[in-house]
Amino acid sequence: MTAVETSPLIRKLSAFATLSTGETALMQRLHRRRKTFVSGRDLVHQGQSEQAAYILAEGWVCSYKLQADGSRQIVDFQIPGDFLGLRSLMLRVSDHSFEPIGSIQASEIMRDELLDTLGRSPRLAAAILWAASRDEAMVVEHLVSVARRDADVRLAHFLLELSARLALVGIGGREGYACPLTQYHLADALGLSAIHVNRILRRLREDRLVTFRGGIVRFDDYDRLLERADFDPAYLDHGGPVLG
Amino acid sequence: MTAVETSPLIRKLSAFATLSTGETALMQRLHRRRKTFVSGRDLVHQGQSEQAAYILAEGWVCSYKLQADGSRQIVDFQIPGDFLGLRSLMLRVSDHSFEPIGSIQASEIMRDELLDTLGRSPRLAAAILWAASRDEAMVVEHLVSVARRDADVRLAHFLLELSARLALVGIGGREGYACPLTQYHLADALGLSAIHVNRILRRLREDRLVTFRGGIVRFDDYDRLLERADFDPAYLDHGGPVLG
DNA sequence: CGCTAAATTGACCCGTGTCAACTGGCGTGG
DNA sequence: CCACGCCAGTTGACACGGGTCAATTTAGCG
Repeated sequence: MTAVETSPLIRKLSAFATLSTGETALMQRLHRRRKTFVSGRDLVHQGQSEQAAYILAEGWVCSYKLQADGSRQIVDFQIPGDFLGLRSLMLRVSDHSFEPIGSIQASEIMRDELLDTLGRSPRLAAAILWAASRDEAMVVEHLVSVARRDADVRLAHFLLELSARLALVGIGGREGYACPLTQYHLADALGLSAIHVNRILRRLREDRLVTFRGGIVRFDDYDRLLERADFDPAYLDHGGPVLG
Repeated sequence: MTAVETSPLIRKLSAFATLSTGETALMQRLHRRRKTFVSGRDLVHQGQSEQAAYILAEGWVCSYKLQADGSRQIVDFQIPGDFLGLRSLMLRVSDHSFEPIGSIQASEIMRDELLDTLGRSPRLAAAILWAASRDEAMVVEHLVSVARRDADVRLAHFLLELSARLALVGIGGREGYACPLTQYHLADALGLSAIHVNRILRRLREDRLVTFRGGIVRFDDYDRLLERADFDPAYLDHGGPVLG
């Protein structure tokens, strides 16, 4: 097994299409220019006009939008294998910001490199667009959560979604996973106050469903949590390769 | 001016890139297979595995997700020139449904046609991906609205966003526009109850900001509404052609 | 060992949901 | 041509989920 085959992105795309050596090589070209970033300094900030995106290789990132009143809405978290800023690549200005959570590593991609890659292999294009579509489906699901689900369901749903995403790139499973997020992160992502997140985490813990403490999410009763969470993973489209 | 040049989609894409005759011809090929649909019967329903998307030529559509408890969340409305189901094209199953509002006309596109078109012209690929990115940016903005904005700001923002989108394809302007939506549509889109939508519409009307009645949105004081709405249209990226 | 950020807890308040009732317009069938 | 029904819209009374403020504890770390 080569280093490329174990890259989280390749691993993720394999859930959609089995890639040929030529296609993996094309993907590998996108992994040049790997850089390190640390928390506190955004990779891209809202309003910036830049034509670069990133592939996250290691660590977690959050993408967020700042409001005029100073509050922020976290749109999604990115984990290894995820694209950062793929969407803004086509827009004149980035409509949101990216902040590393801890220290991370990511490879820069320019707009023309991406368009070039899409043109060279329809299968690879399909795989990359699949990943982008899945990301959008997650944003839609977050919209549903924030608009229609109570805080406890919302939080449970969120923890399960992360679990499924992490499992796809080989991190964590049904027991739980390491999670570097603070309760403030959860609050900003779920449209709640940090105080309420705390209350709800306590309730879920007391109900013996999940325990999130000290950077570890531990599932106390996965099946009952699934029920509580109104979690149907269909939107994540983790069905195994469609394109052979 | 040919019929193709006046198609809403071409008109919209022109806000991003000036298209050559060859490129307009490629776009035109996507407009074959025009069909008519009527309200009450979904174009695509959640869970359906199908590999078709549509370009909306006439009328309005809403895309929504149904919950287990029967409530629905409207993710966005589509107006002439918009794609329907571009995202689900790459996923195994559609993660949401499309319902015509009144009678509409739309052209069907298959997955391979789209990938083929993307491969033939990088500029056209860029333009189509731009449109898809803008759609996603709108979903993100809806997320922000639902999570962080009070009902009145949210509603005002929504009406202004629609106004900007309609103006781009030549429908309506700063005075107002024809809008076929019911208060139930607004409620399902904004994460509010229909009753509260009614209350807020009244307030906005009494404050002489907007009047929405009898299928007409009329801006009573556009500038003051902008202020109230926390509306920064940057995310819509309507800046005029980038690619000359 | 103090310093600081994160986590916790309690008291109170407000925006929005829910329930219930009423109005008005419009199409259909007797 | 009127009566009926239906659906969108409208309004008021009341309940409750979650926000806010304030205070305290815990945990990491130089």
